[in-house]
Amino acid sequence: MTDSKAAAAAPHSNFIRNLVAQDLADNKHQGKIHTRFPPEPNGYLHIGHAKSICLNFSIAAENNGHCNLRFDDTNPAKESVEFVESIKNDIKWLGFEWSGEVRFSSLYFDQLYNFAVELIEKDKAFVCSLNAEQMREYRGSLTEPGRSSPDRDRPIKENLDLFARMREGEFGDGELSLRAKIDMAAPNINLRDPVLYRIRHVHHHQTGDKWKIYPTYDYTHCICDAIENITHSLCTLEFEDHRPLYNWTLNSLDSAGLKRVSDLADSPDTYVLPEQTEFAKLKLNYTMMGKRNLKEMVETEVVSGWNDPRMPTLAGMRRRGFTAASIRNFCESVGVARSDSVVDMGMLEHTIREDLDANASRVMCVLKPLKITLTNISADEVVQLSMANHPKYEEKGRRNVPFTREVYIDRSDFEEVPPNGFKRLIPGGEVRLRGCYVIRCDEVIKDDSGEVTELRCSVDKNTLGNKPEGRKVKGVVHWVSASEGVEVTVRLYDRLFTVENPGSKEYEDYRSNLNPNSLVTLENCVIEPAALSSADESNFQFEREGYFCLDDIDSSASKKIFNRTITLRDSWSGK
RNA sequence: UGGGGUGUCGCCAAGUGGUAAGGCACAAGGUUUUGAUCCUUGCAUUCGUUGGUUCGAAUCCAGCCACCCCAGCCA
Repeated sequence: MTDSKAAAAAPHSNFIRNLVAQDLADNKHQGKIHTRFPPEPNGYLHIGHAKSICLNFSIAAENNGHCNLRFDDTNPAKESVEFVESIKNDIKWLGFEWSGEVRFSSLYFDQLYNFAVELIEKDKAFVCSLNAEQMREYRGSLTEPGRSSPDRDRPIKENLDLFARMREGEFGDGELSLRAKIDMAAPNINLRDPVLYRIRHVHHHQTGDKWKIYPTYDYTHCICDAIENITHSLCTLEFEDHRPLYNWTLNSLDSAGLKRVSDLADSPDTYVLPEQTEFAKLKLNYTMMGKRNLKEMVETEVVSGWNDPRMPTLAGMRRRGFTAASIRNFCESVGVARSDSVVDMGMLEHTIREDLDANASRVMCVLKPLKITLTNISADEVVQLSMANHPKYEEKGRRNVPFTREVYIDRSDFEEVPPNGFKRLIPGGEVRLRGCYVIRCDEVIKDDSGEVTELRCSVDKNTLGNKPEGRKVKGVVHWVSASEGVEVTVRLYDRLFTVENPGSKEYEDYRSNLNPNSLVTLENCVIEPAALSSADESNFQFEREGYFCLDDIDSSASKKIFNRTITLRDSWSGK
């Protein structure tokens, strides 16, 4: 899929893989496996969707099957082409290719309508005049059975007539609905004569103004699955209670009729109905994943947009520097099961570090510059030092790093009064400039307020590529030439929330859990010139700091902006 | 208190009657011109709980407990 050096996570055993293997062994679908990813285009895709995408596409790919992309667009009021486009883009970016053309539930509105007529003719559906509030009353409660609609016994002929007129737009929104005739006393509330069609005089992003009535999810999804010959309809746990309705709908229809409008229309194969299987959706701590939450954060400008690098959206994560491979690996490593679980953010962080450690070129960038003057280097000297782009992979090549009399190191790499175990520069002490010489700090220069403004150091000229004689220098520090380095802006991103479950009802407002330091912008960072010339690379490791990527949305020709994807693991600062 | 689910290490998760995989996290060592990477080692006599069946149970049975989902003309 990519030439990523990080090994792709090996497929793990899970109950869906087992189920599919069993179905294959039983020859249930003549050896065919066909899945689908069915997003509603009412928001951007997030890491939770990625789990479902990876599952559906992988299951298909592993079994020489197919996976469709089908937009479940039955509620036009909430949907838009912007979302359709972003979703297609994100799936492609993740590295998956859907089977054939993009599908839409709305593509099948005519068939869906005809099947509804069939249900009416079979006395399995009726037109109901109860309004929303009345319907709620009639539905009963969790512990009490519901009551039948007064219209439940409306003659078939009249239902047919009314339904046709609903389609023509004769009635206003909510005036009438088409309902399945199942069982108002069913303990499963989804079976208490659920609504199949509602009247909505709204413009649809795919069908325009053709329809005044729109089918509901439960009625639509199963039939679309059947039409597309989906064998395994995978969805999340909350749809478990809907499975009986899924099956009721398909079993209520004439299967020959279903086959006639399906992709198997001309095939002699036995027609097999799709089956729904549920799995637990992905939850991640320190984040909020609900579409409503994400939308609200965008609208109230808690973040800069759907693609804010702190968002768990694929667009946000991509901008943050996450690679598609790392997200795929993450989804594989969290597994697929039926128990509600919350995955630790640390796992996600591990998978991106794993990928970037193997694949990102190393570069030096000083975040908080402290000037060093190397007193025994002449002022006009510029030495190009050749440094490996990766400590382990020679094939990643080398680059030139200019070395001059004045360089910057990070302020945190010098301490006048070092804590125990400090391995960096101290007055009179030595440290190795990474890929360069060992230097000694001879003099500390401060301003009037006592702040250190410059260090005057001397280099040991025998230490370029050599260990110093007669002593050990433990510390290695990154640096950038003051005259050759380029000023850039660096955005330090951190978790958006400070608590594991920011959306928990134990907090009255999730905003109180926002991490005030989730974005820290550093304006005067200095990066080595080579980092800006490798145009084809977007992910870097800034040595000793972390992984960063160029923000190509906000960067300008004169000022480049880098986003921190994730820090390096740090076993020192915690001590 | 109706219906549907789930409970295996701090977090994911395999396991489907033969005596507890793996990953993350954590801890301790080693290597290292990134306090990174890498390597080594450690980390559940026990599978929500109580009983039962069995030569043998995380796996089968029964009860109990905890948690999640469902009363949109959302998906």
